[in-house]
Amino acid sequence: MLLSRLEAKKEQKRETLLRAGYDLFVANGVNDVSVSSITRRAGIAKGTFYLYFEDKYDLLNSIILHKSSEVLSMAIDASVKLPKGTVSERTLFILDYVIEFMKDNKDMLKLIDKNLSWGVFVEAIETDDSFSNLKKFREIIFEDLEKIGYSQKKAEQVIFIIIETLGSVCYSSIILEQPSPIDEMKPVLFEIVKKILD
Amino acid sequence: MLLSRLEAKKEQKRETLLRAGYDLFVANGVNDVSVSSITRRAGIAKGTFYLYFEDKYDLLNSIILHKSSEVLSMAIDASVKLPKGTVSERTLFILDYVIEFMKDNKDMLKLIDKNLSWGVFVEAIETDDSFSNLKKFREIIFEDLEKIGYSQKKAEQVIFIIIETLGSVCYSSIILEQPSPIDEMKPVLFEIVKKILD
Amino acid sequence: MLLSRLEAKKEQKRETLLRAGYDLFVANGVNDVSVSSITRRAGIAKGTFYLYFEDKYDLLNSIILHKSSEVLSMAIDASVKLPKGTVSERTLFILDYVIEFMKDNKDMLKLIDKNLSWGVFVEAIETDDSFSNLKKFREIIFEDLEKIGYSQKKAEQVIFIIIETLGSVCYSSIILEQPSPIDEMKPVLFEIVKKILD
Amino acid sequence: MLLSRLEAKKEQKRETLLRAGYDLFVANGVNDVSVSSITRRAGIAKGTFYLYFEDKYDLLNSIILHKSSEVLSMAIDASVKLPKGTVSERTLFILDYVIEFMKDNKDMLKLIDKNLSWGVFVEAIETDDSFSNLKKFREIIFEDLEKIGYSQKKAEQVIFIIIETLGSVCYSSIILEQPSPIDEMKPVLFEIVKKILD
DNA sequence: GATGAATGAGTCTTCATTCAT
DNA sequence: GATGAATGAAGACTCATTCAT
Repeated sequence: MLLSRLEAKKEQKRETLLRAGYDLFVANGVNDVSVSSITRRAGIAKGTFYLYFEDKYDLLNSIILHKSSEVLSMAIDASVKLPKGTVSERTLFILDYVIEFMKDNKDMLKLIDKNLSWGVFVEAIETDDSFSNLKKFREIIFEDLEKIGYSQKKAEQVIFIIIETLGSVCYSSIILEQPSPIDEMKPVLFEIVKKILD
Repeated sequence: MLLSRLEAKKEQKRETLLRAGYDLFVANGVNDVSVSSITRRAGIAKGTFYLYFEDKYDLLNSIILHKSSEVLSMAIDASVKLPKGTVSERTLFILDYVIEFMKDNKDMLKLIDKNLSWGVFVEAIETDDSFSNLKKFREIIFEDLEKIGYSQKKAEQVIFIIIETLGSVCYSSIILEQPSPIDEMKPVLFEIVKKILD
Repeated sequence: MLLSRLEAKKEQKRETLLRAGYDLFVANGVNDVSVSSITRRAGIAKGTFYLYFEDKYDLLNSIILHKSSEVLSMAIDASVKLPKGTVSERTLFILDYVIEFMKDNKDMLKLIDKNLSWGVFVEAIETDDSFSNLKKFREIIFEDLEKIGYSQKKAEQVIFIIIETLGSVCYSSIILEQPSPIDEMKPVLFEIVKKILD
Repeated sequence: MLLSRLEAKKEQKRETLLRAGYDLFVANGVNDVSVSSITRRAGIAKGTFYLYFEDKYDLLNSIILHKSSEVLSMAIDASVKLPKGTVSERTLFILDYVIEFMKDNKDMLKLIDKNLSWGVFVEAIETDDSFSNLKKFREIIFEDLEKIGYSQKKAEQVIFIIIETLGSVCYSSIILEQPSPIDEMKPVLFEIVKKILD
């Protein structure tokens, strides 16, 4: 669909705000960022902010949605390029990808907090066309899980739990180093996931 | 340890603030609660607040620590009264207890959010004498896990992951009903935990 | 005078704005209505507003002028259909008409506040052709008052005072129920007016 | 009742705000005065304003109440010093006093607008002890009116109407010079009031 | 230790108005 | 003439924190 020049400009302004918001939230923490500071950084008038977002938290949610589905999406993309393997292998690959990414992006992880979630991903698939290619992945993994006897519903529930667990473990062990640093937690987590999926 | 009358009075004032804070946080959300409103509700002068807590978030942390370890502690207490069973059985009993409790206390769950964590519990054990009786539980479950071949460290890591997962699932499915209502998620979660522990 | 199609369209847009403004002023109070909300309701672009009115208060004045002279005009129209009577009778009829109307239109009364005024009416006669038929009434009542010895100027002054008093009493007793509800005030007001005119 | 030093200071601060608000409202009009400007003028911190008044309009109401009952009160005080006369004479004296005062204080009149009202006066009597001496006047005038056959209730209603009319006429003729300047309106108004009361 | 009045920085939010399309 | 995105000045209001009592 073609956007008129005006619509393109609006979309671009929205992006600018998302980017400015992300930078500031990551640098200073959500509570210490004001709408003023965001628009100042974005080089946009304060009032304009409210044409695009309801308030700071509306922007924050958009950012979290965007960033966390982006990470998952990268991981999935990478996994698709792999030679065929078992569900378990593919899943572990994705977890590993996300963990390694988060180790390098602690600030983003702090922002996403424990909001990394399969639910977010599903929502992204449904609302944002740019993730449309990933619908396919979801279908593939469902097929695989069905082969080992999961109904589609149950497949979604199990995947959901695994991703939530991934998020929790990343946050605790990477940010808080609790109960152990991530490199010690990874094998434990992997072993658990293998047990779940095999 | 006996407290002097003065110390008792101070402790009581602290409790009043914790209770007032909890009620307000639960009712209005953390961001919409001010120190003023807390002291107003507690019937205490505004300045007095700062004699007991650094700021709103200091109070909030105390509350979350207190409430979430309370829930876990109740669950564990109840499990101890059971006839002996496998680790897996005992663990599932605890998860079930927490889930049922949270179903009846959604407001508290919203506040604890995803901060239900084994880490919190460990911290509570170490700082608060009133949980001293629960140290024992920790030791018991470690013993049990060691019998099935876990080192103490790994035992702690696995328990940690299970409790984090419990917290995440409770929050998503009870509050957001995602990906399914809690009663549909419970069997799936239980099956997973059984696989992990058996 | 015939309007070109363009002029008719403009007049219609003006009417739309007047109506939207009236609805909103009445519903939310003048201070809580913005030009934005008015144009939104009118289904007209924000910038367009300024092609028709200087600002919110310009619109408000037009509305008050319009509405309050409309009420007076209806009352006078009705009085003209009466069989001939004394000035006093005719005047009381008009007051009664206005009072009964205001009882049924409290919201409008709140907006007009105490701006019901003979002066507004005179202004309307002079600026708005649609009230031209009412010029006649003014002349009739002047004639009547001249018969009982009032100069034209004094006639206008007395009528002015009576209408102002009517407005004040309506507002106080209908909206505030002060000092008494309107149905108790009406006979007192009528007695006073009779004394003035007889 | 003695006020503690603190309470005296608070009362004094309230007065300062009333005075600053009055000056600014009178000079710039209500809509063009901000809470900021009021506190700046009062030499008081912005937040302090909100310890004394809910908002700008709360302050405005206090001011109107205060000023308009002050004027009436001065007029009544002056009338009490007169040699005895008829109700009618005494009332005309009061009207005259108020009119002359308003001629010299157009700015205050603009602020009071049409809110000069017997109702305000009654409220002032009931809430503010400093007007307690004026209760007496109310009783005297009631007695006088009862002598000429008015029930107390009706007396209050008639007085109410007269004062409202006084306010309306003052505003229209002094501020707007409508329908005639005040000096031409005064005799007409007086004649009307005489008719009402005799 | 307790109080609560005072502070004033800082935030959100609205809104009239402009102007390029 | 009509539009509505953008502006940014301006205002309302909050609130953590202090400090004299």
